[in-house]
Amino acid sequence: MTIKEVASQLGVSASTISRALARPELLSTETRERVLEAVDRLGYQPNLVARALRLQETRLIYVVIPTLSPFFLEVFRGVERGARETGYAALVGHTGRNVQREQLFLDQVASYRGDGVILVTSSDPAALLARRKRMPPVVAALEEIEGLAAPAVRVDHRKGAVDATNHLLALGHRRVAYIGGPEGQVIAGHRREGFHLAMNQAGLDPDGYPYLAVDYAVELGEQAMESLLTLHPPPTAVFAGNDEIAIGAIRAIKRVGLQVGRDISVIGFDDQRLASLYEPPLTTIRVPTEELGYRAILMMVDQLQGRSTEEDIVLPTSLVIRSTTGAPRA
Amino acid sequence: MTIKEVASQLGVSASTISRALARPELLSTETRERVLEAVDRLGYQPNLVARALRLQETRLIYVVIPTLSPFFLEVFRGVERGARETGYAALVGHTGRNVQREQLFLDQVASYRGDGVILVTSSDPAALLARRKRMPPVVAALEEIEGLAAPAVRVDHRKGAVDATNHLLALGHRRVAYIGGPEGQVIAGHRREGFHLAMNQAGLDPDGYPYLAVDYAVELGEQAMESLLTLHPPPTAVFAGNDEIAIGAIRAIKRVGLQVGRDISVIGFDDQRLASLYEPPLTTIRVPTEELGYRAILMMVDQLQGRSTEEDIVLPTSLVIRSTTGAPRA
DNA sequence: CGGGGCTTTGCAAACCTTTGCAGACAATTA
DNA sequence: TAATTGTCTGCAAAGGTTTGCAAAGCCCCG
Repeated sequence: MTIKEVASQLGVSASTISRALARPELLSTETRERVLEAVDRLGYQPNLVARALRLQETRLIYVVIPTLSPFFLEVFRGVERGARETGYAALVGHTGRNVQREQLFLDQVASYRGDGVILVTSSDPAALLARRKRMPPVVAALEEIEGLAAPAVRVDHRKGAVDATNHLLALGHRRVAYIGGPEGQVIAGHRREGFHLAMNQAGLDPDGYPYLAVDYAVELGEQAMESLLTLHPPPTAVFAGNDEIAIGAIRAIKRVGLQVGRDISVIGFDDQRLASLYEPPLTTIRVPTEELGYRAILMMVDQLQGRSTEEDIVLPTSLVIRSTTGAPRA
Repeated sequence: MTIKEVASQLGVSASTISRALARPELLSTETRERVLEAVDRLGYQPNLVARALRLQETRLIYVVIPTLSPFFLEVFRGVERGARETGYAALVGHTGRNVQREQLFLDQVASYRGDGVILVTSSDPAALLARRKRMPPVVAALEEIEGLAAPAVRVDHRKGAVDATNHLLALGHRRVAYIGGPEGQVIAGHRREGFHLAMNQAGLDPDGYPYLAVDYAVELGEQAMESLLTLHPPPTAVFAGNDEIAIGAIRAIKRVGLQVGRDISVIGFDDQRLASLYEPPLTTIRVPTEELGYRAILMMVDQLQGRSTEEDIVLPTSLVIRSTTGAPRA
């Protein structure tokens, strides 16, 4: 059922049908009603592909995330909500931190399949985008993208890490270790900087324990913690680069018979759902993931519709104290 | 950079460019090489919207899920992998179990924006699809859709539930309660049937404890378990409709000072990531979620490309014994 | 040397909308 | 009554691609 078929059924032109749906005030009351009735009766649905071709906009936004994890899912949830509210659809793609896969998505957008891209971190985005021929509008979510003039909706990872570290220090800890996210990742870097900053400020050596950079996975956090436990003296507190690593660390600690929150404190980052569910519930730094995604898509739409979006948006993190941190044993 | 621009740069027709990319063997070696070189040099990327309009296929598959939970995320991950392998893209939409939202997605596909729909459960799909004008190809994942002649890639929930119940019975439990998924949901229904079947077969009354139908959420499982614990005598084992409910039940049990796996056994369903991570690790029925999604998209593509897909695919579930089930106390 | 067949390329239509422009007609004003 | 203004509708082009058909050119064979 195309617009022409509806038109010929009614003995009017296709233009009239189009206008009845897009700008009904242009039609006489009588025609408008006849058309709308027929559209309804025949179940006509405009072909979105044809419309996209004509209007040169697909109303589709690509969201590129590194992995399909619950964490990024939260961000996507926000994007999806905002997209729905503004009449867009969101297409999520995960790259598995693989540059080629990332390239693939950008290609698709470059092929006019999407109106814009929301990049939620990226392996090497600046390089990628620079060599794109047709540069689609980009918004960065979660963290700014180095070397790229794209507006960002982000969080101050450095400050969050300072807060986390200070929380441990305020409890009286002096032997604090840091298990960080993957080497080379921007976010992981910032969080580590925050840790350094706070430790230095307290007059402590941030490199008192080896810096272990592991990917965001429970198993890897567990391994890292195991190796820290072999040191003498072991740390009394550990700051983990995210909640999954923290959970891993807790598992390792439990396994050797120590009690988390009493013998060793652990603090995470992100406040994933897992954090509050776990036993014991995890002390962590909350990142407003859903909100991040929501703001990012709104910023994207603003940009697409010609409203200015100069400024980055920085959302606050907050310390959520649960049960895995406490004063060091006397 | 359109195909015409490339063509005029080279002094050939647009057809030649198109053929160089789609059916290179039709061109003379010389022309082919000239064209491909120019395409590369100019960075020409075919406009996918125009192609979709011409070919009447978008190479986009909609995946409709009830909620953006880690569980459905697993299914989607499989879909995404299969889509990538076959040259499709997958667009995920969650309905929040809201019929209107579901309608919205189907409308979009009906508007030729997607080539097909993978429905991962649905509120009232048969009714919805019946009144759709243009019925797109549909594949059901996870569970068949009642009243709809769509092929399904699914799991035998009934049998899985029988296995779970039998595991508890084999351990010696006689006072077994069931906390189920939301009322009216097909999958929850089948799982409950399995529980009934196994209990009856063992000569036990499946309705010895009230049937509590709660949504798949930790908090609700917790509440349900609380109410079971007030009964005299309380159950010695609980079969939960999914892992989240099971985790909730465990929390309630822990809270009253009982030990899970010794005082009361709990078994879940799905084997979500949470299940193995939790303390204690959860005994559950594993559902091959990722595989489910993968097979579903392959079936979809088969259907779109005219290969026959008559038969449902049924994947096996398996019992994963961890630490939350054990023999009842003497 | 003429005709048939093959290879290679171009023309033009089709996919379905939207929208600028202009025409038709009615109503108003001089 | 003629001219002007305004309202409503249709025509046709444009958006970028693919592909059936036909034409052009070439080679080969009789």
